[in-house]
Amino acid sequence: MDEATLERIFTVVALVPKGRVATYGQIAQLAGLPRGSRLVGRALGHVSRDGGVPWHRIINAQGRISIPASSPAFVLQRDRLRDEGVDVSSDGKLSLKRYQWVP
DNA sequence: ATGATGACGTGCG
DNA sequence: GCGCACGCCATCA
Repeated sequence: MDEATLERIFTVVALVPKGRVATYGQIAQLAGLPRGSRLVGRALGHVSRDGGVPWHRIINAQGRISIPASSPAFVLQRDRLRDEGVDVSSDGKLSLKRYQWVP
């Protein structure tokens, strides 16, 4: 995994506006990685600590938080989204229909 | 080198 | 809407 790729990923993630969300596949695509949805997840997970990157706005294509609900990171992401006005169910599900970012 | 694994996606039943 | 099987791609044991 080269730096340039990670760089593009974070750059795209940073473009997602507050109160909106984007899917891993969406980020991958905008970053020029057609089938790199997993890479995006990996990139975010590896960095996890904030570098000013709003990783909490990234969810899977099922409109669901992709972190096991048992994880503390899950709660963090859910709460942060709620703070931005996104209605997230306790199990981490939300309406892409209403919140997905449209470039 | 090989098979298992995971912050994913799509198609089907 | 849910669970499952498969396809994808980089790591890791």
